[in-house]
Amino acid sequence: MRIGELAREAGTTTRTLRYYEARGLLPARRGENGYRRYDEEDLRLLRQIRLLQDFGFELEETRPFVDCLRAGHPSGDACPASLEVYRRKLAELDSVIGRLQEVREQVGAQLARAELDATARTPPEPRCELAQDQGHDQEHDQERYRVRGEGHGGDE
Amino acid sequence: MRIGELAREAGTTTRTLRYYEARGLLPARRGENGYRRYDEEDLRLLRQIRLLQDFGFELEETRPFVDCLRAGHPSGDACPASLEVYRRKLAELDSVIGRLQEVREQVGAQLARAELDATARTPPEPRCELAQDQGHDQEHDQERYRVRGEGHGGDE
DNA sequence: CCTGGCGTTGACGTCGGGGTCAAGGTCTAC
DNA sequence: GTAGACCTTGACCCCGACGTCAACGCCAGG
Repeated sequence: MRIGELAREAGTTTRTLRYYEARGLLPARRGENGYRRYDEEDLRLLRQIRLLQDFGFELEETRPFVDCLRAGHPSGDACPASLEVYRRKLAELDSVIGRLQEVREQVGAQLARAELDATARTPPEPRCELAQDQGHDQEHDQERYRVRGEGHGGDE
Repeated sequence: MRIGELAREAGTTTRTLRYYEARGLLPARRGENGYRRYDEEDLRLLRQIRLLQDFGFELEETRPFVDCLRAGHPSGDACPASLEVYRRKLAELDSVIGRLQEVREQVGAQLARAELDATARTPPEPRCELAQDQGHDQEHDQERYRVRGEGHGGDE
C-alpha cells in the first residue's frame, strides 16, 4: 500500500502521514523507487493515532499506544504507559471542564446582571435600537478553544 | 502614567500593551519624547480587557466592551454588542463543555476496560514490571487545551 | 561623564498540526 | 511517446497572544 491509499483508507491526508513520519511516529519502509510502503499493521497504528487525536490527545501522547501495538499487544492500551496517559488525560479533562464551568457561571452571572441593568435603564418603552446587526456568520465559531493557564515562556 | 507603570498596575507586561496598541485596542497618547502616556481611564479599559481574557475571550471579543466603556458607559457590558458577545460565549462554552464531557466519558470507559483486561491477564500473582517509570514531571501539563473542531484550511 | 533603568521600533520565535506550493521522478494506459 | 496520476523532498504559510532579542533614544543620580 502506498501513501495515498493509506491516507484515503484512514480518512486523512498524505501530508499528515509524512508529518507523522517526520515525528518518528509512523515510519515507513521504502520500495525500490523510494516510495513509502505500508501494510495493514500500519493502518491499525494509524487508526489508533486518529482515534486518540479525535479525543484531543496531542500527538506525543499517542506514542505510547503506538509503541504498545508495535510491541505486539492486541490493543494499544494494553501497556501501563498507555494507562498512565489515560489517567493523566482524565485528570486534565476534569480540571479543564471544571474551570470552564466556573467561567460559564461567572459569564452567565455577568450577563444576567447586565441585562437587568439594561431593562432598568430602559423603562416601559421597548425602543432600544442603539446597535445594528453586524452581519456575523453564526456557523463560524467552531474553531479552537483555549483556556488560559500561564504562558509557556521562560521565566515569569 | 507610562507603559511600565500601567503594565505593573494591571498585572501584565509592556509587550502586551504594545501588542494591544498595534491591534488598535488600546491606543496611547504620546509625550514630547515619544513615550506612551496613559491615564486612569486606560487602566479601567485594560482591566476590562484582562478580565475577559482571563475568562478565555479572544482579544477581538473584548473590543465591544472597550468601545462601550470608551463611549462613556459606566460598565463595559452596558451595550447591546457586549451582551451579544456574552451570549455567544455562553453558547460556545456550553458546546465545548459538552464535547469535553463526552470525551471524558469515552476516555474513562476506555481506561476502565483496559484496566479490566490488564487484571484479567495478570492472574493472582502481582508481578507486572513491564514498563519502567519514565520520569515525567507532573506539574507540567497546565499549558493549553485544545478541542479538535475542523481544521481551518480552505475547502474540504 | 558614565551608568543604569526606563523607553522606542522592528523583526523573528513559539506552540501544534498540518496546508499549499514547486520542481521534479515514476509508472501506467493509450 | 506522451499524458496524467501518482510519488518524492523542501520550503514557506496559517492561527493567537504574546516572548525575546537587537539596536538605539532619554533621563536622573553620583
